[in-house]
Amino acid sequence: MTKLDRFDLQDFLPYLLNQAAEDASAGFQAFYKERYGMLRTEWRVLFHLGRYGEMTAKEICERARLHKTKVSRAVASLGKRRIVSRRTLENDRRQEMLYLTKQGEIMFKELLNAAQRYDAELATSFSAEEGAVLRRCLKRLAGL
Amino acid sequence: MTKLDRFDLQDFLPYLLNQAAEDASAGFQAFYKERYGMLRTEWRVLFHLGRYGEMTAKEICERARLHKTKVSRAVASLGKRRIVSRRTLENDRRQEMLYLTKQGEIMFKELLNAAQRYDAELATSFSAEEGAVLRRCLKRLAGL
DNA sequence: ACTTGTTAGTTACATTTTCAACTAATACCC
DNA sequence: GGGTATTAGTTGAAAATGTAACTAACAAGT
Repeated sequence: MTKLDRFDLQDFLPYLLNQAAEDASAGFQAFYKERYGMLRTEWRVLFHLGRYGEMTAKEICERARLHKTKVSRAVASLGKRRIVSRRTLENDRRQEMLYLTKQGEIMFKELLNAAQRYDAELATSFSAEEGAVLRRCLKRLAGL
Repeated sequence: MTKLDRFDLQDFLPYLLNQAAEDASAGFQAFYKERYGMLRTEWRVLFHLGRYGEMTAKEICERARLHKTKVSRAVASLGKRRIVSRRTLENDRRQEMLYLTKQGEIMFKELLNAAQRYDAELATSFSAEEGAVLRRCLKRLAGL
């Protein structure tokens, strides 16, 4: 069975992608976890509100491709810590507009800077052309 | 703050990698989950034993970069289902050599074929050159 | 107005993951 | 040989995730 010889686990794209994602995320994840006691979903919610402005939980779900229960719990946790606030929409009282508090804004800016530094550091692993191809392929795979 | 405008979440490599990894894994994951009731760690253990031959849990941990508790539980589950068997080493009775049963071999071969087909399908998303760059970059990021 | 259906978001429960403590076997070293 | 430290692997409790059922508000058709 010659096929078998050719197929290494490191050539299997899902595996390779997961390993790379884990490795690439690990450093930054450790940073916001130990420094801000923040979870990954929480960081994503924070980033969305900080970067794109106030929006509802539903919008975050769609943009970040997160399940609504994950977002719900992240928002609850961020709310408890006064990082995120909410206000019920008057025209549709099912929806709540979410936004960052002052404290949330500060935290966001710090984390944004850290993220940019981290990303720049990662980018040193490959040339500009490689980086461009990489991002292009990843976006295609992620359906972005 | 012009920096802020430049930094989109989809340009943040850890985020992009995670999205791509999730998307790329989803289809295959669904397959082995619903068809074989298999978890991701279990599939990895199965693959390692099937592709690289018998080895100890420790070796699987190192090669697959999995925590020992995850491997321990995956092996326990695969053992219960007679997919994996084990034999204590005589020269060091702490270690156990793990290997696939007949049934495990069959399952591995089926899954291997499915994985190869799946990988080939994913590869149609980009050109040969792109694919080569992608894999090269991912390996570097994953420290492989 | 009233039934039926849909949507935003929460909650409860089962599964999975993580972390720390544990057991059993070996190694080191005096 | 006997104490201490490591190592392979397991187990238990806590945290996180996934899934499904739920509540509350709105929409649409009659």
